[in-house]
Amino acid sequence: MDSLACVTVNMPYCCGSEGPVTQEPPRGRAPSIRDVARLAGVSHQTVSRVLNQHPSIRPETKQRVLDVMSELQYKPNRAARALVTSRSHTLGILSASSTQYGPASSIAAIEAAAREAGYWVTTANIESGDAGSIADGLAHLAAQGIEGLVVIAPQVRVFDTLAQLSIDLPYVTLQSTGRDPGHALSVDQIAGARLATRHLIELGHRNIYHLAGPQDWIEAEARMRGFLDEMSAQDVPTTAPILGDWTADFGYYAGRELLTVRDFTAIFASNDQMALGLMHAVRDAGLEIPRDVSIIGFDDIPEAAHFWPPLTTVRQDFAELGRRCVALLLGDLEDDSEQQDGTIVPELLVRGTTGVAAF
Amino acid sequence: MDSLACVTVNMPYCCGSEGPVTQEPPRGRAPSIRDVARLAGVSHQTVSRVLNQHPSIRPETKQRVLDVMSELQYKPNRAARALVTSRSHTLGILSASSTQYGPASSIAAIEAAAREAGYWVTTANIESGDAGSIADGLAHLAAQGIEGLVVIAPQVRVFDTLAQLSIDLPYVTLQSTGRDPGHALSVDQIAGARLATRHLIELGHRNIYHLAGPQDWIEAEARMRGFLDEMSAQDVPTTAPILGDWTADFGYYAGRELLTVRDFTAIFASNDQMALGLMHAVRDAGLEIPRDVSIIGFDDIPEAAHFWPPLTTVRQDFAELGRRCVALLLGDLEDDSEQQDGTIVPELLVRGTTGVAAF
DNA sequence: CGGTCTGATGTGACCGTTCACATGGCGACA
DNA sequence: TGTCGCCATGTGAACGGTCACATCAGACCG
Repeated sequence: MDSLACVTVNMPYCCGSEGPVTQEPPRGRAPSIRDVARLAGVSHQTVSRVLNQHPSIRPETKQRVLDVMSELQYKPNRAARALVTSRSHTLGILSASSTQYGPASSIAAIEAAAREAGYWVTTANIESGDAGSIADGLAHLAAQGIEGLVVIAPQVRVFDTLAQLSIDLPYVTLQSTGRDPGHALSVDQIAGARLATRHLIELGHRNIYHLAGPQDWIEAEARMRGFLDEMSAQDVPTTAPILGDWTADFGYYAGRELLTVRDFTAIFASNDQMALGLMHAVRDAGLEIPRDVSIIGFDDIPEAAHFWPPLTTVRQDFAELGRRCVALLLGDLEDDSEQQDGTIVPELLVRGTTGVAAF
Repeated sequence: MDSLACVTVNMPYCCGSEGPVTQEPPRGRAPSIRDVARLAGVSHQTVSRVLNQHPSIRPETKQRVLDVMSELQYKPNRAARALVTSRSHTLGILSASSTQYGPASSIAAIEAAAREAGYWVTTANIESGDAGSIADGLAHLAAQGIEGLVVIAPQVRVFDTLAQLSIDLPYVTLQSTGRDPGHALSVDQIAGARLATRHLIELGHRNIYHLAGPQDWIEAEARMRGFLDEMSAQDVPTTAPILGDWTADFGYYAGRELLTVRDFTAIFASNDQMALGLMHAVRDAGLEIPRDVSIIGFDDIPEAAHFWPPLTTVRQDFAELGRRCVALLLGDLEDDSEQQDGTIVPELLVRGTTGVAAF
């Protein structure tokens, strides 16, 4: 197991005819459907039929073909198939913040679901949400010939850019706002946010801030709406949410800012990272969590349970989300069936960062 | 900006000829090189030459072709090109733990670098490191026709599986052990681990544990080696490292286990997540960090600075790593130039979890 | 027992590129 | 002034699949 850091055992071009090789395999290229056909004594079309599980093939013929295939290590050529069918069987993901737990989990789940369904996935990560880099990413994906697009990014802008580039694509986002009932998939972000907010209110908090995500992310907007809805449903006066950028760093600086006034007893952060930053700021100010300030996050990243104190948060099932997302897209693409919908219900996890209001 | 959760503005097949459309665009399919050629009054081959920046084309001809292209919104068909050149311009990433910060960052960086170079990237995420799922992922990537493979996973097993499936591919891993000087790219993981270890020793610690990663990950092995090297270089007696799985949960349980005996004053964890779990366990035991126990991590995930106390760790530049990785692979693929090598030096970040040995 | 249907297979074209080679024009050089 | 070579361009054949259609047995039916 030494030094296998870079192995480069190239195959094509080289080859050469050494040893008592039978003449069958053509020189440089991989075996094709016709090579298989020749060896199996059938026509190339019959081989194709085997490949596509055509019903009318005699079992023995089929077997013979299959045997030759495995003997030759035949692998169908994706490009050739894509060329004639004009289907790439590839989905694209446009993702921002893909290093964060949420997006990363979704990507993994999407990839898994797509693979299951026989699709490939290519990603384009954009660092900033600016129009230029969105356009770049989108153009890259479009050039690849994707059949559908999943967006994990500031969706409003992506949508605009899509239109601007006049790219027409089946398009799905991970989140919905809850409207658009027929079509949209939904972790009910709003419900999750209401859960979090209600929890704080039930603990007696009245002065609650919301540290939101960037507003062109649909989930950020939905969580904010959930917060506002619950606050007004419970007749608690609200202050304007603070718009963050999902990072712990931002949470930290926002927290410092907020603490100069300290007119609150609880904060609901729109994701766990920002919550962590807030916790840091609170401690820096010499305050104790949850005695002086309660904090609640959103997502339940795997680290959240190990924060100090362990973070109260709302669990979201990213994996399920990714799966449904692909199902939706594929249902659209192949329209073989109605996708069952139904909402993924997020779950409140009460841990150590929320407590009864100081007063 | 309502309900854009799922927009499905399909294009092909439909079309239809309404309005005063000129007859040029063929019905269902996208414009091809020949459509462009016809409109520009040249042969298809000339269009192809424009596409491939062939030198011998009269500027005016070229311009004419380009004009027609943009007028028709011509996009080259990747499948057709791939078919004839037998180059997919696609790289594959086989990744485990892709929801964690390190792998996720590397993937993003690889994608960016590949895109820069005109390559696409497809990923296959494996959940468990078992042979079956590795084989699945690999087969999937192979069927896609990737030209090169990047592995962010238990590399030993991947390598075996690769051989077993008799897949021959240019192959690069993110880490090297430092041997194999000509070819390998290296964050010097060993140096980083030595840095961390030395830091603890200099603080007076003598009883130091190492919580390592899974040993079939090269980086885990390298960090462990660095730890052992430094310990023996400084004549500090060592205990056998504990083999973990990269997760905070594991760190927590390992910590609890360790603390039943408590024959140490410091722990070097092979990544930040495990360090976080350890911190949790230490606090659970009623001990204080760093007064009673010093902890150091590895990676510098963005949250590390906001842990309590902020985590001392070793920063690793995943992005640079990803870039170099692609450069290496592409250098191999296109062999246009010698890649400059040189080592990425990791950096020690002393924050709040390490202190002078209790004694 | 002829006709029709269906099952199993073959034939040839076609998808949109690039490649190898051919062609014609024009300047340079002997 | 013939010819050599290069430049700009064109022609036709791949590439490896799938699709539409043709073919040829038998089975079934009246």
